Amino acid sequence: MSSDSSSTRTTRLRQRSQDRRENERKELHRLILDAAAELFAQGGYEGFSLRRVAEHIGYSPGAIYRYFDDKDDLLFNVADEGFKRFQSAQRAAALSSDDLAHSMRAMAAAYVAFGREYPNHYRLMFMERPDLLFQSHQDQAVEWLNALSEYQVIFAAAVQAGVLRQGDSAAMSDTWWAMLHGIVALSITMNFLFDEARTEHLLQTALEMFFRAYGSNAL
Amino acid sequence: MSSDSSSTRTTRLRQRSQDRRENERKELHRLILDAAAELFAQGGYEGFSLRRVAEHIGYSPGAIYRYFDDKDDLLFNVADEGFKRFQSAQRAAALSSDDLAHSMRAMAAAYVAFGREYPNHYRLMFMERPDLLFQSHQDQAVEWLNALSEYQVIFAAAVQAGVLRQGDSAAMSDTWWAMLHGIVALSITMNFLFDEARTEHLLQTALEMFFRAYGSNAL
Amino acid sequence: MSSDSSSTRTTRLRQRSQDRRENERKELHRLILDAAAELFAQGGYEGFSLRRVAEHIGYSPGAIYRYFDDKDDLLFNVADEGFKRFQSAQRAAALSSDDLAHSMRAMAAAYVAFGREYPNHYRLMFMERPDLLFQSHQDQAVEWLNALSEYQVIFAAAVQAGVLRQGDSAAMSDTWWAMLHGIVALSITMNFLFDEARTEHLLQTALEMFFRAYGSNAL
Amino acid sequence: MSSDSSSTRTTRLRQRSQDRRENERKELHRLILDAAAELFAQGGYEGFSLRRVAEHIGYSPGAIYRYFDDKDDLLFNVADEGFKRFQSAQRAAALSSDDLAHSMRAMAAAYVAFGREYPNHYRLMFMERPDLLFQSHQDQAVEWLNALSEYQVIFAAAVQAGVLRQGDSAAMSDTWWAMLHGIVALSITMNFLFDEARTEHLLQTALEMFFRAYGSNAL
DNA sequence: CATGAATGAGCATTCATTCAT
DNA sequence: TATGAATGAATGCTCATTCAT
Repeated sequence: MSSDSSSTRTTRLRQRSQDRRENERKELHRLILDAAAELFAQGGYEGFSLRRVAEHIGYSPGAIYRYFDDKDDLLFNVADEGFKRFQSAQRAAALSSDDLAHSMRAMAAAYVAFGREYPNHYRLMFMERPDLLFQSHQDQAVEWLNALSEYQVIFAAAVQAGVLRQGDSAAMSDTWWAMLHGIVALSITMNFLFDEARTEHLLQTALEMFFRAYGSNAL
Repeated sequence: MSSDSSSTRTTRLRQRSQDRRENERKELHRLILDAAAELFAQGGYEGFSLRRVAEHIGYSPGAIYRYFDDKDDLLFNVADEGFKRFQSAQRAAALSSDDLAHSMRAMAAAYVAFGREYPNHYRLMFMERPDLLFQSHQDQAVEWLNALSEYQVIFAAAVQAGVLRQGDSAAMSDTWWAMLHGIVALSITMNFLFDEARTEHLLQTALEMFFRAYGSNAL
Repeated sequence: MSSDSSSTRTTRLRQRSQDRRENERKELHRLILDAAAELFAQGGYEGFSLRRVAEHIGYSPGAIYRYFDDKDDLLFNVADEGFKRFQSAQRAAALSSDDLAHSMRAMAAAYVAFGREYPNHYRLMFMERPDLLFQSHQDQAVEWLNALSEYQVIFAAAVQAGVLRQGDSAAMSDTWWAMLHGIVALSITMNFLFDEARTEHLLQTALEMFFRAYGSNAL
Repeated sequence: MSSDSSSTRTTRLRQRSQDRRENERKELHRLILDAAAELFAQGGYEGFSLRRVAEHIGYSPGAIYRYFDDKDDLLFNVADEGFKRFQSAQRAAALSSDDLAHSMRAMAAAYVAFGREYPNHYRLMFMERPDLLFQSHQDQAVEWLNALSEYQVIFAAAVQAGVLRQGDSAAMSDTWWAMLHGIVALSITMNFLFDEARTEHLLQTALEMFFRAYGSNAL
């Protein structure tokens, strides 16, 4: 019994120790990822360096290599994380209402909100050279494309459901994306012009334009 | 007379020499600017270096410093030149017709055409960190802003002229810009998705949307 | 008795555990040594790193330090093992015949064969910086020298036995070594010139030269 | 006249200035080359680094790149310089006498002398990985091979001239090289065994062996 | 006994910039 | 005016080594 309990104690200890390590590991992973995103946001592609990331979190440059293969891998993971958050926010918005028109407005709002909340991720995902990231992680990057093509499904459904007018739903989808991307991109790079209010107003105007032109009740 | 003529001769010589120098000066200035633009176009922010520019035109790196303060100054001038071309193209399009509706379509076409023709200038001007450029050349940069605000004048005129519906012309102007910027930006960074045809189709759809929603004949 | 048997049991257990450990210890020692030799063989001095050795055998880099002091120690042991194989091959050849002339030819063949079969061991032992290895392991290295001096014994014996002409047997021994070393060294570093056939032909010619000059039946 | 003389003075000054620069340039070139050879001699392939070379001559690492493309280029040039000296020494020895037998002995002496005088160059040329150097400068390296094949011509001539016995002159040439290379290589890497006297004695013995076996007056 | 984490030094290379000439 | 030389800092990356666990 005593040996059993002792063994249990040891086991527990080991378990806890392992847990702590695991936590530490995750924490550093997070730390790096966050620092990378922040640094990228501040300095763009240029001005982003592993050494700066390391310095920022108080570790040696080499430490990063325990968590990421190389510079590209780190950047891809920042982008990928952004993409996952983005996608989940879009999905949530899509499911937020039974009324497709409402859902679409929610998706637009979520799109812009994401861009404003995670400008660095957004920049990396959609504004800097996504092709570079694609090259280093083609397989995972294909998932992005698949996710993006979901839009077209939604638009086709919206047409079918009579929420949008008959027409080239693929083109509508592209327009929708271009419009939202334009809003977010301007609000990020021209933030000295587009503060939150102006951005919000712009979004509303754009949505109004879209539905006025393509809504089913458009004459 | 002889002294006069002699002095004249000397003066002429001096003048000519000065002229030649001035020409050479302008020529090298141009040479550098062109080489810089080309190099930036080829390699983007990365891959752009003063040394490469110098090597490209067959001068020593130091020579560049006779004409530009530093790397940022050179880049700003590249962007600035891009901006001037952009502006002049927009003006030409604006004046291309008496019919304001036609003019606006021409401006949209010119906007996208510029973006596709000079993607790296466009990137430098509107997508990379324009704030950085602004910081180093605030005065000149303000001109850009003034130029951009011309849009609002045009939109106000279009409303006045009955080409566009009554409404918030400033918001329309923003929407217009966001729409066009979105199209160009996607076509640049997502060029593996948006080839020329898809971009063109997107532009037409977007214009159709805009005028359907805001055109004066919209119901 | 019971206590005795119990103690015996414990002792046995302890012994077995120790044995197992000892075995494992030896196994890992072997594993490391083999991996190191292989890695060195593949990549030479460059491309050899403890990390790679560790990775190759599925252990952590730190584990190597249980068995070897440091990188140099490991390399010395690789070389040392090579030397032992080399020496044993030479001995076997020396004893392969009662006829000393035959034995000497067998030794030469074995010498070259070793060099061609383990070029990187040979390189480490005789071509790279043996002085460095000597410095770190002087005592063991002295054994090498002793082993090498056996040659002189053999040559003295050969002279005595009338297989070689009277003369400076020490110099003959040096010449013999230089000749063989030259053949192996060229065949290793100039392998693009000396393929197996050319090397073999070279060896035969060299032996012919040696025995023609120094064989007892030489006139 | 005064202007003429002045212009001359200026010209002279410029010329001298240019000369000085040219000299400085050459001097640094030399400095780097020498330091590289020395460093390579001390530390072998491993332990050779541009930074160490730079530090050794009191310049910044980058300075080297003004004179050599990269690390490989520098090493190749060290080897190439060695090769040229080697070749010229061999040629001089070859032409040192009308008696081919004398010439050959002179060549052997020059071979060993070169190896002992420039052990670092010799090591780089013939003992380290010449294949690596070949890869980076194939064209120039082919010259080496051509030069080396001159040996076979000489041996054929020696047979023809009756200095060497009839026989496989190509094999004799290989043997000759292997013998000399063995002597030099041992004397370099085993210098704690082969001091100058022993090396010299070895050379004489080896030559005696060679000519006893292959000399035309051999019975 | 072996691991995993981390360090600190080192490397080749590139670059913006300065400066004497 | 433009060059050529040189610097010093930076970058991505690899490695031998240490050490708590």
